[in-house]
Amino acid sequence: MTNNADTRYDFKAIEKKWQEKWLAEKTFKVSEDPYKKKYYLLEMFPYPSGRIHMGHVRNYTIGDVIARYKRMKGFNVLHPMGWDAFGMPAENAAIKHNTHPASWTYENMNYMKGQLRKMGFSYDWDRELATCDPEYYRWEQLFFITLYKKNLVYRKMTTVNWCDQCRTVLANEQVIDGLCWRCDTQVVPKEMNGWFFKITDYSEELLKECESLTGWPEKVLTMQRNWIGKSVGAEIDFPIENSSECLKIFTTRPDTIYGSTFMSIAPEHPLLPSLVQGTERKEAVNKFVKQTKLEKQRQQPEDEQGKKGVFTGSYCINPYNGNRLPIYTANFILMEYGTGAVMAVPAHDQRDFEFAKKYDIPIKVVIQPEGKSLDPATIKQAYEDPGTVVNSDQFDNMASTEAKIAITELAALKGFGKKQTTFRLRDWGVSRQRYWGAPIPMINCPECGIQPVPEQDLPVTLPTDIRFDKSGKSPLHTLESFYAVKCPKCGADARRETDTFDTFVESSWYFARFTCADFDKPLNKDAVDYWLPVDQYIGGIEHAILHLLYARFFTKLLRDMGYITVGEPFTNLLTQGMVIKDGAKMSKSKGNVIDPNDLIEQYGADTVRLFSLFAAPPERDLEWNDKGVEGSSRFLWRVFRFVTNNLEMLGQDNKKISAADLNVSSRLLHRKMHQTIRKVGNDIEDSFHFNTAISAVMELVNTLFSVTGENAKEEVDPAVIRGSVEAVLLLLSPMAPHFCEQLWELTGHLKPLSDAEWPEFDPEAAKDEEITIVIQVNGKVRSRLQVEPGIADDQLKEMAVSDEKAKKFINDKEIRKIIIVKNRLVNIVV
RNA sequence: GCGAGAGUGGCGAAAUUGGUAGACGCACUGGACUUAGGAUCCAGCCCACUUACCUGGAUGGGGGUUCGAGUCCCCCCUCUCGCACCA
Repeated sequence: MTNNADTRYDFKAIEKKWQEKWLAEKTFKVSEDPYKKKYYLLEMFPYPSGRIHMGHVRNYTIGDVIARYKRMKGFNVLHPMGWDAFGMPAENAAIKHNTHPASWTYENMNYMKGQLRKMGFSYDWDRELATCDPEYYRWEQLFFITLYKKNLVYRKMTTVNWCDQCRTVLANEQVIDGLCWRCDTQVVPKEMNGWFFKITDYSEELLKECESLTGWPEKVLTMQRNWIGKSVGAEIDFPIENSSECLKIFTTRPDTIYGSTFMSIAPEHPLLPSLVQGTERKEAVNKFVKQTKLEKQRQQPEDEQGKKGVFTGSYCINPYNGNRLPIYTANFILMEYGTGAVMAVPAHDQRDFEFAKKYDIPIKVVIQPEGKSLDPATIKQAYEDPGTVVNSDQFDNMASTEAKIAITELAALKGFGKKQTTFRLRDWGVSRQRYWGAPIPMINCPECGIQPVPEQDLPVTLPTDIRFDKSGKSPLHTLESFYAVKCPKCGADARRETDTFDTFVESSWYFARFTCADFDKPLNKDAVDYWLPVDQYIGGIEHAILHLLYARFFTKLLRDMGYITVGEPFTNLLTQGMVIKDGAKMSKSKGNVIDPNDLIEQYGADTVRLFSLFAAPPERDLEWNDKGVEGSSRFLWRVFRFVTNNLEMLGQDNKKISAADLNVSSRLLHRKMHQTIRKVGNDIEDSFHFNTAISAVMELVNTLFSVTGENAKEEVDPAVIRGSVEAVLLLLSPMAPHFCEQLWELTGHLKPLSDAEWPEFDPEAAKDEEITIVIQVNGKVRSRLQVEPGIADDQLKEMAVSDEKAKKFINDKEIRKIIIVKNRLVNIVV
């Protein structure tokens, strides 16, 4: 093999050349075109942490292939990129390196943008946005105020996870085994005022519309459904003995209400102090409450904790049968769910069963399973399934499913209860005591209370003249020029809200903002209606709940504020797997990190793209393999050499190919080409399985080499070779765009590949001339036949039974049956 | 514990959805060309008995349905992810 300059695949020069051309010509810039079918492709935008990692490379490569493929298929493709630019790491870096979060963030964005360009991703960079830009977050502030006026945003005091070292609230995800994820400080609960989005107003819709998200992975939908957690049941009032108060309980099992033998309430239940007031139980209960609180803080594994409780000394009355039920407070009752009070039915709830056994509380069976009779004295566990109602007055002998309804109806009729639906979903707390975020546009006036910032005063810009002290406390809290304002209503001295938004607020609507070029309004209706919803969204599974749920919620808010028309943001969702190395997720601490820069330097972006697509289907984890990359590199080199060594032939004009006039080798290659076009198209279209698409192209290349190589049987028609090379370049172009553009140009094409159409296959030309039919005897493969497709069954049967190898296995046994599967096999049953 | 997904060569993975198990690639082995090769080309490559053919055996394990099972059904094992006292 020669080593002259023509055959050298100089990926550095090639990639630079095309990237500059795409940038200069704005090749991937788009605008609304009513005459073209739109396709909005979006990958989850990155946090500008410093440099891109292999996860980004994989995510964005997958997206770019789809974007480029859809363009070739004639779609008007929107493929934007931006920066999820607010967040804590910027603040930490600023403190550590004595810089400003803004300069740290913008430097990172700038560097990472260069990296993305080096990968050759086909973004419309004119639409780039950074969420830390006031031109972005000002609209979010406007939404917030609008929603405040619509009563979808409110402020309340709650318990939050607080890290004293970092001086901030932590999200639940940032608390690992009760410790802060960054500094391992014990996280403490703290009562704080915070702002909330009323996502619970949309619980029902968010749940119901999971049904319509047929383009989402079932796994993600299941997680969202569980997170929303709808339970249908009843709310029943149990009057408290010697009191005018009632204990309100929520249950999904009203059919078991006659079986309740005690009552359990959460240690934080507001009625608890009055229940123990004046009883001798007061001290014991207080002690228990205090202890439980401590244990909860430590977030001990539950099995170590066990189910515990104490009697309060008070009783309540079951409104159905007048039974007197002792009220306990127990550590497993959650104040946040339902009403914080639970009627305990030990016979039919495992937790209540364990509790009753432990504290020697009676057990009463009210549901009998089919054909059995449970004895409360001997049962070893609660019976939680449906059955027949017993010991329940007029409801006896009802099916438990019917009794549920009947018992609830009675409560409604008598006025001590009603049907009730409960959700697990909590309202979304968005206040963060941090600096590097979008300011919450609110003012607290000592006279008038909470006042939204007037719209004409927006944006509330995050001040940049700040200094961090060692404590890590947000400088906004002490920055007088920021917080000291006049009340917009009365003009009195007032205090500006110094908390900032959770960064998930920014990422909840960026996909809508990408559709709009204007900067003077939040969203341009025409543009947004043209582009939304996102046709294909791609990102990691780790956002299955948080980001994806918030984005769905925000879409509904934007719709209800009249900015957009659609109710769901993402029609199709692809959750790509992780990139792992040596069996573990890449991480600095494990020392198994691969830097994309090194790979691009060594192999070029096209090889990196190709391998990350080839090694595994997108939804699965990808095991990074240094040797495997070389295989992908080798493949590109081989194609490059073939093309550059045969430029003369490949540069000639196409003549019309007529399959009938071709010799055997030419026909073979021609057929393989059409089969490959069909397969690659199907693999991309059906499932984004680029790994099998690439292997199909490799097969075509192998065929090309074998029919044109030194041992080739006959001359292959140059037009067929040229056609095959064109097909290889077209099919590979979404995956290895620079490489293909270069060879496309070298082979005499005047228009670039970025303007080319996806090739069509000819079904006639793709048809096999000869197929292999397997002959089985009793289901075992015994022989193979080469026949024409569509051969008659009778003829095939004849050939099969007279086949020498098959005969050996038939012997003189009786043939009982012959099964023929068209174009596939013959099975002789003897 | 509950829910979801997965288990196929030395490795990453394919398998027209019930019809030739292991495409494609990596690694490995031999050969060619070479001053050299970690470049390139050719050949081999699931396991067992084999010079070879033939023939058995193989898709986590066990059963079943079927002419035929990696694929469908039942039981069990292992791994990954998610939720974790949700009344």
